Amino acid sequence: MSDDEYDPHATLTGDAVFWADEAADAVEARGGDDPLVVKGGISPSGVPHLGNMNEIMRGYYVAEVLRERGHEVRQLFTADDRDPLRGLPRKLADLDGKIVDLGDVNAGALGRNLGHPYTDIPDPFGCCDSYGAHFSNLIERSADRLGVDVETVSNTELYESGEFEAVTRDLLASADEARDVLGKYQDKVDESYVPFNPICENCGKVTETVTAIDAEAGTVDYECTDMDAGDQTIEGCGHAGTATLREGKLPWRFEWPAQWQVLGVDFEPFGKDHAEGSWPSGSDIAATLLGIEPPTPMVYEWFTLDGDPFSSSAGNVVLVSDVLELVERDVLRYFFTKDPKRARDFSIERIDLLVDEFDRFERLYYGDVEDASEREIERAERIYPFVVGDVPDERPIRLPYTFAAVLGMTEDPALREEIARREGHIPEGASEEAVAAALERVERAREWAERTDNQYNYRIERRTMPAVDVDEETAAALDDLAAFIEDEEPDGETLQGEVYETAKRHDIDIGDFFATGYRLFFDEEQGPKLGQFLADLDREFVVTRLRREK
RNA sequence: GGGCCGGUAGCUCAGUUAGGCAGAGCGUCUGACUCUUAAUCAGACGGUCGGGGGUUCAAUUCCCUCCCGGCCCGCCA
Repeated sequence: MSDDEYDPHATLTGDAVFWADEAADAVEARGGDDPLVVKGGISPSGVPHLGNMNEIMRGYYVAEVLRERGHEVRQLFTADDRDPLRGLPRKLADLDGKIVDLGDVNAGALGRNLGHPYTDIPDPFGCCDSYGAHFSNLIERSADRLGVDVETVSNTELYESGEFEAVTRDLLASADEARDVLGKYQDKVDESYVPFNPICENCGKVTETVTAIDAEAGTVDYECTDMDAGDQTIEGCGHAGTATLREGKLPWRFEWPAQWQVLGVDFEPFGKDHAEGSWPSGSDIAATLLGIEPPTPMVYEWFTLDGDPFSSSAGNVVLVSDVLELVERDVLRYFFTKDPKRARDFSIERIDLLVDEFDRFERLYYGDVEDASEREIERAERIYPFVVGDVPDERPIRLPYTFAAVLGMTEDPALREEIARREGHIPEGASEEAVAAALERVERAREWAERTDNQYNYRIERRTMPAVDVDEETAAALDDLAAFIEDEEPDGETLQGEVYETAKRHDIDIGDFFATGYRLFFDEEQGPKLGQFLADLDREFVVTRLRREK
């Protein structure tokens, strides 16, 4: 069922070059008071992957546009940390973002905590107050690394501090009405449905069976029964008890609108999974039951990771911290400025394409792209300042990403810089800081080459000579080449030519000769343009290696 | 089964608001650079804009219909 009044797809109209402008228009049209509240929410159930960051980044750009328009804006992020652990994730991550297998932590301890709120489960890494706190912490760190300042709100704290108490009491007092409203969206809601899940005082699990409500006293009676969790059942302990409204949680469909009310939310982006389920019921509950205007909604499509769905539980994840080892922060921020309505693949394998796209986007902003269309210039001029925050007066030096990967084949920083300069990627008058900043990309591209083990993953074999079989003629050719280098001290171009000449002179197949060269220096069949590269290395090493001495 | 969103070049994506010659980058191919070897430069190839129908002088764009993919219509977020 779709409610036209609150159609979450209608926020983005496609009129503007930047979708965040359209979302901001809708927020202003809704007419909330400053400070405007922009919210997202993530369950700290496990590794916070890049897709989860939509909850923060989509809201961030809208918040920034609203700030640009003179509004005071708070950006919140609710850690839905009173939710019960429903299954064991296959992968976890420590606070530095290092992924570990479930087996590397105390899996048994976790298993015994199925059904318990995240904030009641001990941190398997022992570094935070709870499982929930651990992963909330990781989410905050991810936001921080992206340069986004968000206030974290813990759901558990909202319950324990009593901030949720009034709305919970209201909902329980009008439980019949609540049932009716939700029943319009969920067939399974029957007469026994109660919009509150107490935590069992005996076993600590979130339970579903409420036997009596005393709204005035602010208590419910419950029985700890079994709970379905996907394909498995979490067993209840059978305990019958009484809980206060601070000792439990609202079901998600009510909890979400309750957050809007308690926190005064004006804008909230959410994944497409919510668009047809939680949102219609939530906006109805907010308007009908709570008597509040729901926030301006915005639906975003999901990302995939190298073609497959992100999955915390299955371990198909990449964290912000991982990505930032491969690309600059602003490249990743750029990724989140793309149209939320379109599903996107985030490809680690081809992250060079994203970087190229960003570099071009940046050049467009600085007016350095010939034959650019007006549309793309307009987009870059509008969006680029939001991506980088503070726009530098001069365009940063960017080494083409794959070129940076080639530079990563040598570890010598001076040599990297020299090659980059010779190839014209570093302008004459560039400051030392600007050059150093540009060369940082080499480390990232190197990391990419190694991680994906792609065509740039070559490294000069300096220490030990790779085993190479050379026939007599090839040996003579290599010796000639060594002598040529010793005598002539050629530049790269000359040396490249001489490689060809030498091969011809000795009647060796040129392809084979190059392959021998790559084998000697890289222990690979292929590599970068050999002459250029060897000319840049220290001569003594090259000559010695060509003579197969070590 | 019903609903929502999406489908544009091999890949990643602009463009559709308001109908007016189908776009970029990357890849591929060819060529240049004394040189078949991944960094540079030039050029080319590349499309039924998911299919079909309709409206129109004109449709990727508007309408209808069908196909494909994801999601929702249980729980949970």
